[in-house]
Amino acid sequence: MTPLFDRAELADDVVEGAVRLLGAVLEADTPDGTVAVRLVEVEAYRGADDPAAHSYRGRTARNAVMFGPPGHLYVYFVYGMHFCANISCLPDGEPAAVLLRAGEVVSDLGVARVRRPTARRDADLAKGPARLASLLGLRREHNGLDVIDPTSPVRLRVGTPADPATVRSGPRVGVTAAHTTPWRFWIDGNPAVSPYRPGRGAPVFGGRAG
DNA sequence: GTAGGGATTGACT
DNA sequence: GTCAATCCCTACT
Repeated sequence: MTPLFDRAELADDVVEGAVRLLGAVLEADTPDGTVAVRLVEVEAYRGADDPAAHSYRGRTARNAVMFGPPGHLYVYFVYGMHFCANISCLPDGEPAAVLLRAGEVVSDLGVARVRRPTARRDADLAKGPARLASLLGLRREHNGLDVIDPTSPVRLRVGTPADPATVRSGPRVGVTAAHTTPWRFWIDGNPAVSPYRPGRGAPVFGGRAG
């Protein structure tokens, strides 16, 4: 069990924060038991200068967490059926967040398999942002939770930070705007990294991940 | 009030 | 490779 993640590591820069989150462990208490995943793929989204960010058009009820203090969960609902989870970055008042795109299950594998019975391989359990959120049971009611708090039902731990030599970057997945900004980061070769898919209208670029 | 589309996934050809 | 599922948010009338 590693210590809680240092909130200051998320406060100075969202791109740096995204890279620092690679290898960190997100641990959630679910109705089936506690599940922990080590983050292997993330994407950075920032403020008003990033057309792909939800915060681009200003603060709304949905994206308010992005404008708050670092280290809080921003959970949103997409495509009428899926949830995606972010961790807020930058100080209170500066909008930014890191989308948690994929992770590898650290514990408990049995619980994880119960929660995602359709996953064919263990590497698929949290391979993709909606799968990760589903595995950890992250839903609307978790929006705004402080994950740097030992009493929180969802906690962020130091885990096993990624070796910087194995970190790769490329364009973000599925975004319609700013598809050339290389703010997706992943651990090279990790089997839980999700496949790259260009966003609508985006040119094919970067090839496959991993 | 209402239309258009989305930081996706799983099933199917 | 293609496509449907399905609801909330945002923008615009």
